Amino acid sequence: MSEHASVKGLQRSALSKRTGCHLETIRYYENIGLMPEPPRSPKGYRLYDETHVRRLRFILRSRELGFGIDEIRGLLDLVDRKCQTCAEIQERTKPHLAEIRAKIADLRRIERLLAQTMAQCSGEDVPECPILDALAA
Amino acid sequence: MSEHASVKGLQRSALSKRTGCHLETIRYYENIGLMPEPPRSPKGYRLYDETHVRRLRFILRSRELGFGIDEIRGLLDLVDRKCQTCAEIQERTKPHLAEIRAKIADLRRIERLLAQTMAQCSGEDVPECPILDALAA
DNA sequence: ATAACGCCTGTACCAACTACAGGCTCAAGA
DNA sequence: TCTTGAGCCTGTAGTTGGTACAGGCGTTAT
Repeated sequence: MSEHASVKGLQRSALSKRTGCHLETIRYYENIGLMPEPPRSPKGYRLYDETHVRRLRFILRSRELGFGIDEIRGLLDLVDRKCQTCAEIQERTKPHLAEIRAKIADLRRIERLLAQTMAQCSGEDVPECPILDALAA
Repeated sequence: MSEHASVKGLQRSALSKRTGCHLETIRYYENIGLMPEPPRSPKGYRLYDETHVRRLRFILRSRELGFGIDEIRGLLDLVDRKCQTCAEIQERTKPHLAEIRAKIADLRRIERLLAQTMAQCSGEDVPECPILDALAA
């Protein structure tokens, strides 16, 4: 039994597997202060526990929902201070939702334009393409 | 009349104003080879003409429609070689449109999730927020 | 014993720009 | 004429959100 294994805790690859987060990303989140520096084994290996798993899941889920790193930092701040209220959280989520809706609207506009242009394109071996014409216009 | 002004052509800021493209972005497009190196005045000032205006507009429009730099490079290649066909262009546009549709679907999923969660949120000064619960889950 | 991992660190790289520092050139006013 | 301010030049660093690698230990299995 090695000195190292006797110290209980998840190593980086274990945390990675538990959360589906890329190995290097975990270190990155530590560097930028989203994840706390975990305790280390005598030889310097990171040792995580369930609190780290929960926090990382929170971060990953927030990222998936499109929150930026700084927005997540803000949410975690509220969680850490334990004095957050529904109202505060909602205040941070509302503009974010608006942003997402704006992005959707933008992409739909682009989609329409592109689909329309493609519909005019014969798809044949002729050298005049309405897609290029639309881009040049 | 200065030696410089006697050489006709648009300078960088003029091209920027004509196209709405950020000054530095023009230089960037030259560096990465999307825009050709323009002729220079005796003192080294860039001098653009209408062909540059058209090419830059093409690039900007393509970017707006969500094409990546490399995709645009490909489109411009076709244009430059002058042997493009409708079929070729369509071939490049189709996967791009699919990508945009995938992004829209993704964002809509996120929007639904976020909107649903927010609907459950009382917005009051209570310390339990369903948004945070959803993020932590 | 030694190979083959896993973990450590720092650093470089990706897209697609944007911003800045430090140095010329140019047009116009006092 | 001198000067002031704008505009242009170059190269380089910073942005966001990571990913990948190099070089060096530690651990584990054969």
